[in-house]
Amino acid sequence: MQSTYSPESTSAAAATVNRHVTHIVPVRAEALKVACSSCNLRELCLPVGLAPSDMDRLDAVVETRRSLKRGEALYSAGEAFTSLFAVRTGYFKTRVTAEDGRDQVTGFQMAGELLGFDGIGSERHTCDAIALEDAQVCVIPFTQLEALSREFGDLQRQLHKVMSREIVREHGVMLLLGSMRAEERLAAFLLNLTQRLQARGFSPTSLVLRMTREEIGSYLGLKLETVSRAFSKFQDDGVLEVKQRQLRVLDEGALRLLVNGTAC
Amino acid sequence: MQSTYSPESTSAAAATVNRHVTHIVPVRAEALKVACSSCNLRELCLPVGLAPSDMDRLDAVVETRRSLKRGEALYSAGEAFTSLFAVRTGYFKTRVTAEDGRDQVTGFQMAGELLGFDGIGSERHTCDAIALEDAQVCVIPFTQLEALSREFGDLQRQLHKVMSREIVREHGVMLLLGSMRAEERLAAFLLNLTQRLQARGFSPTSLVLRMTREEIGSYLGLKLETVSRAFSKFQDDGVLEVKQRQLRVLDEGALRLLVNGTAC
DNA sequence: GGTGAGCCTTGACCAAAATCAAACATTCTG
DNA sequence: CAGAATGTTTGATTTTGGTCAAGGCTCACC
Repeated sequence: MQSTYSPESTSAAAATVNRHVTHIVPVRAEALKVACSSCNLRELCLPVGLAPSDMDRLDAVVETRRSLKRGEALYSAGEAFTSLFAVRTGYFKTRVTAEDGRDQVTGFQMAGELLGFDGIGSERHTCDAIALEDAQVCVIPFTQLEALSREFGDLQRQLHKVMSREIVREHGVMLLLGSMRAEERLAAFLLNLTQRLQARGFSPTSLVLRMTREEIGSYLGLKLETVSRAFSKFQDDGVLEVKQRQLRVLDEGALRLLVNGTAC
Repeated sequence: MQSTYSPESTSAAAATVNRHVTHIVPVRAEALKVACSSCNLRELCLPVGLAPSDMDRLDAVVETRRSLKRGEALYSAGEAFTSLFAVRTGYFKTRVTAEDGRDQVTGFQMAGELLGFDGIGSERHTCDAIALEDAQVCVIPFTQLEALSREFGDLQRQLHKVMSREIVREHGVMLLLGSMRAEERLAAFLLNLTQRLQARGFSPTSLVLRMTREEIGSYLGLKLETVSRAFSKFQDDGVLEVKQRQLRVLDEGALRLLVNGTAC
């Protein structure tokens, strides 16, 4: 089950313990033993392509973890920026808020993905990162990461690649928001989600959504009712089986056709 | 006049010569003398905050310029990524294209702004950058820039800041596309444009658009007719004076109110 | 100075999604 | 375990912006 995914162990028991701990222990930086070199997210996270010696030095920089409960903010707009974060377990959403209060979900992050790049430019965070379920992140002090990446070209390049991919991802969201219709947006969202889950070893056809219809709607530039209707439509058409947040993809081809279909 | 803006001189004559040259000389890398340290865009561009010694080394890396004619591509999706580009004169648009051909303008770039970050992640460009008018860019070979930024922490930090700000800018576009109505989007676009022009020493109330209604529409997720109607509405309401691409902002407050208004 | 291509505006009509509303399901919490 | 709070579905209606169409303006190029 994806909710019990754990970087050091895929056993459900270990993850369950983690979740219980986060319910009892108040949120704080935890000086637990963490090692990028032994983390099974290393092929998805910052250490991609690093030589073993670089990896050990990175381990020394990434020395703390932080646990969060569902709904808690990892950081909020306006806070001083000090660190990037790598998701170990749980899911996050990032959200920007305009002065008049309207907000926009800018992304959903899962294990191995990095958070916090928004804060580098102004040395303050410009969006909120909220845990969608109990979660744990690695804390990566940015000044130290920069120092290390001045020593190791591989790490420097990997950091630049991750930031570049974030820019490219956002281009994709702009395309989605600017030129797709409701069902196409939802199809694109679902395909992206299943693809990322698959990269983490989960079934690409059976998934549990971690976010509400409203959050999906905010991300896709739609109202929650429209998202709900699109889900119902997909179910009626035999493309999806929808039981609340439990989804089963019955016809991936149909989703793909909607997104890069020949039509229009 | 903004169309004659030149980094080394604000005289219209010098810029006019440049424009003529680009009409005659076929597009190619030009080994002209360029110096970040003497460029009057240095406060807007990559050299922000650099010590003089760093600046000299950056000068050595940024040794070529490239001239483009209106409509020409600086780079296209699929091309190998080798360099970033800094706009010296002229305007660009960047554009992503989906497999099914629909496309989305992801940004408009003016003097001092950097282009090409989309290519770092996959070592190939993922979007097209097109000159909206005759233009000139500085070529910044990325491997050399990385090497230099391993030596100079200030340059490294500046590069990270520029990339971070690009991410934050895109968050803003996502907010716009996801939650604003047509007139609000256009108002936000115009305010952003006037603000950037003002930062370059131009009047914030009188401007010439470099892009068509269709390009504005693509950027804002609207059809060109909707953009045209919104311009007409602004003119009727006394907010804007519109003569084709020549605009005069009569009531900036009204634009501001639309974007972060108390309404909704 | 005439001509044509590209760009822009406007109107009429239509489709998609938002809004409003009501009922239902699920999950937390005391 | 009851009740509240939160989240979801569905229907009716309205609004917004898209689509289609026609005509006008501007500027580059003969």
